[in-house]
Amino acid sequence: MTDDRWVAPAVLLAVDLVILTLRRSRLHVLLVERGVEPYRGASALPGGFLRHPEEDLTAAAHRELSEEANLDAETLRLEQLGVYGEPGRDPRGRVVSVAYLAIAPRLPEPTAGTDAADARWQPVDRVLSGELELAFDHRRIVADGVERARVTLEHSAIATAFCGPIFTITELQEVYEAVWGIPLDPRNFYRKVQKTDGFIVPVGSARKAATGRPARLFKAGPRAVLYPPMVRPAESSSTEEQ
Amino acid sequence: MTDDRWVAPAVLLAVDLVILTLRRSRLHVLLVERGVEPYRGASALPGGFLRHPEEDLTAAAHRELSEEANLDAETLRLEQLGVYGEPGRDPRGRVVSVAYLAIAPRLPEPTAGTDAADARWQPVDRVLSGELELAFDHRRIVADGVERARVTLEHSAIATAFCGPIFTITELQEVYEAVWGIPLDPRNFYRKVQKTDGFIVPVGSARKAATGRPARLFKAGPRAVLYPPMVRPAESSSTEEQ
DNA sequence: CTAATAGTGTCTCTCAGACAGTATTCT
DNA sequence: AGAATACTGTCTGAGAGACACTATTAG
Repeated sequence: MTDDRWVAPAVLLAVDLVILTLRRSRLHVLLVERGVEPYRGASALPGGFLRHPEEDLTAAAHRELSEEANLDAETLRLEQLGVYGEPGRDPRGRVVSVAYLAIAPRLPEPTAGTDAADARWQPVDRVLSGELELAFDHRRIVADGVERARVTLEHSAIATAFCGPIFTITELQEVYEAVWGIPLDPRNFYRKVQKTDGFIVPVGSARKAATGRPARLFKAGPRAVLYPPMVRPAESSSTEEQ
Repeated sequence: MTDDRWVAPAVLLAVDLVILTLRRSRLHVLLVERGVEPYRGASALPGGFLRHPEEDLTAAAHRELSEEANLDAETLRLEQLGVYGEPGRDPRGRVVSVAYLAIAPRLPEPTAGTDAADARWQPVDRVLSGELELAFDHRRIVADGVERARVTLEHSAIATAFCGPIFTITELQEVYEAVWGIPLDPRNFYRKVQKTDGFIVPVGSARKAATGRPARLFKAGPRAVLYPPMVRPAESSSTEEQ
């Protein structure tokens, strides 16, 4: 930035949150029902305007998280997803929104917070397919968030954040299958995860299902970045043009 | 976003550009000398405030590109890098800046544009090492831009954008070496690039250096996303904690 | 026993990395 | 010829994917 000879126009700044979790082996996103115009009654991502002129963006994201979804903001790591600032995306005027992505362990049904009329988990499929319509350009933001989560799963140990503090390898596999949307071979997954240094560490053992051999339990290991990465199988993509 | 019961504070929105190119086999970033306070006389990324309240962010980025650096904005693909919005990053008040990344072919020395007192290419090493100090938090933005470029080089055919419209495989290799900051084996690089489907396509032949066998010439292929990706060799990383 | 899930061993194919060797130009 | 750069062939080791096989539980 170099120059402010002239009066620069001010804009309204908002934060939006894409909070993903796993429920019944399907990827879900947290949505609220808008209590005010515009799009009153429609589903939307939790979020809102900056409260004070000096509020930090990340702080605002955490604040909205606890206000709108009653989720313990401290335990969730928020990652900046992008800026959505097209003129006309908000009928109230020029609103530029910074989107954040969070990946959450299995959480209880959120009780509606102070701000939102309602907050609940919805399967991302329903949103991406357009079956469930969202306010503003929030469907696009969800799509970007899911794609980001897919890539992040490859290179970071964030998948363990989808599980509880203790989990089986099969549960971890279900995370990858749900987010990537493809089935994986349990045997190869088992080997791969085990030999990825620092990804998971064993703790004890428990019997799970009514049948079958009990699975060993693990917790997240010390490594945040995975090397080698978990590789997502090639998409059956036709030639992509640039 | 859900609620605007109260007056939301407005902020000033700026765009900053990280424009990378290759000169003499080294990665360079375009910097301008600030003509106004604050940080008058210091080096900074090209960029500036939104001009009208309804200006699109990408449009503003393109505008600044041509105004401040006299670069043909249309030919450069801009990629959103992130938002930098810490309170206090700009002494004039609350300024939130959206950073864009562009990767440019070898370009002529830019003539100073209308806005900037001066614009010139500087090696990124000098910036990242701190030898050359930048205004605001621009050093951080450059660092993020370089890291993004490194990752992007792995998965996309953007490396060809560093070269001219026609190039040799050795020239392409120099791009990877400069951006990644490591040497690569020419023989293996040759094979790898050749068999990555749709990455580059041959055209003719030319003699280059004063000595040696002439190199075949290529142009960018139809593929924008590379599969399999070009893999960057493992860093000699110690254990990273989360 | 069977059914069901957890976990192991092993084969094959591909690919990255190392590097010897060949091709084509210059002086 | 010799030097320099472009390009090819081949070996090796690591890892992904496929899948037969063993282990441990419930009923």
